[in-house]
Amino acid sequence: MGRPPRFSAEAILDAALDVLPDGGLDALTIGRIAGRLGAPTGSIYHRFPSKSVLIAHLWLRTVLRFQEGFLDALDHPDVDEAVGRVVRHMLTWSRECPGEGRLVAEHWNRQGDEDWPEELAVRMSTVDGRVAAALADHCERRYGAATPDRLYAARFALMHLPYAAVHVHLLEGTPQPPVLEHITTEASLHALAAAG
Amino acid sequence: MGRPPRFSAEAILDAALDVLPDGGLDALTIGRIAGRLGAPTGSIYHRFPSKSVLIAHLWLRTVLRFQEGFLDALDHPDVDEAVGRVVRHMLTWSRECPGEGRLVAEHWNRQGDEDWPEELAVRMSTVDGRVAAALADHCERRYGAATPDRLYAARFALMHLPYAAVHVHLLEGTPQPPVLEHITTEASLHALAAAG
DNA sequence: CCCGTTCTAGAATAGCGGTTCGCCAAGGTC
DNA sequence: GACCTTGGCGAACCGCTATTCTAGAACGGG
Repeated sequence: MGRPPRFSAEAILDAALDVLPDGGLDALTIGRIAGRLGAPTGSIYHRFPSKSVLIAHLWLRTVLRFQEGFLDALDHPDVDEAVGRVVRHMLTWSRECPGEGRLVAEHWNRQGDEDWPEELAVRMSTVDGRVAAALADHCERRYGAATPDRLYAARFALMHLPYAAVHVHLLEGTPQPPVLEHITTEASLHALAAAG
Repeated sequence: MGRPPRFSAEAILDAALDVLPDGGLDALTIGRIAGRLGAPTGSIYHRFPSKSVLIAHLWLRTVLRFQEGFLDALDHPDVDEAVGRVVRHMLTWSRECPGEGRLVAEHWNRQGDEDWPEELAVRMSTVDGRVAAALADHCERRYGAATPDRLYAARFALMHLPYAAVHVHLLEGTPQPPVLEHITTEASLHALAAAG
């Protein structure tokens, strides 16, 4: 019942992603999102109560999608091979999803800056759970047991470090050189070794 | 001749740095800078023609200051020891200068986004020169000769990677754990080794 | 075919923040 | 002391963008 929607929430998020690569978060305005979609600004507010909630949803969707491939890569039985796969996933992801990459680069994770509707807040607070579990599991398999230092090293080696490898290319729009994968993998492996 | 200034350019930049840690670049407004200084907004414009030029100056000062310690650390005769020192410099710098760190984290390097007054544009375009030379020199000493891949690796291992180590702490305001230095140093060393 | 509901549509509103302007103050010089 | 120069001061201006509001359109059900 009711008039059929012309602009779904997903379509709006997609339009936001399209806008993101040129100009970044500063240039991401409701007007531009609507423009990209051929919609009036008012329609955006039928789906999202505010811009910050819109961005939060976009961030959530982005992170969850990224985590699919990440968790999959990390799941490989050989722990060292898993590292290589995680690195490769990060590199290809940032190549194929510049909009998402740009979002993560600039927005990072601003949980708690605002007060979101209940449902969103819950999803936000649970988003890191799967990854934390996977990292703990990786520590178990690699070291035999997880300690705070090892967990920290795992997070650094498997997330922050590979992310650093693509960060500059995301922000500057330059292509990744072929060596990048090898350099990054080696660095990550030895970051993990350093916490042994 | 003329009325003596109450607010020097340096003082304005310092005030901007004070504002930066809480709220980041989005919260860095002319009004807030002036407020922190106890000055009216108009006075800011006696020193800087626009906000973007102000930020450019602040960025420039920040980078040049950082480079002092960086170049000094990199200058050590033992190439591996130099890496350790570079990493340590990055870690202590970000601990002691959260405002500067936050600026770099959020502003990165947006050269070319705007058109600056001649003098600023020149300084901007030459800022990377010393570092590029130092990295090339490091490659010479480490590998015997510099190649594009090795230069890329050096920049990654000595700048992007150590920066990644502090990035999350800068944005989230969390303290660096003691392991961080060791992990980062090992990762950097092996990133360099991977380009051998 | 009337009604409630879900949406589109886009003009109007509100407020923030950069920038400008006019005026006055405080030194120096003649 | 008149005057020139450099600055402080803060109100006013202006554009931009999030957000709201009012009207009306498209659909399903009774």
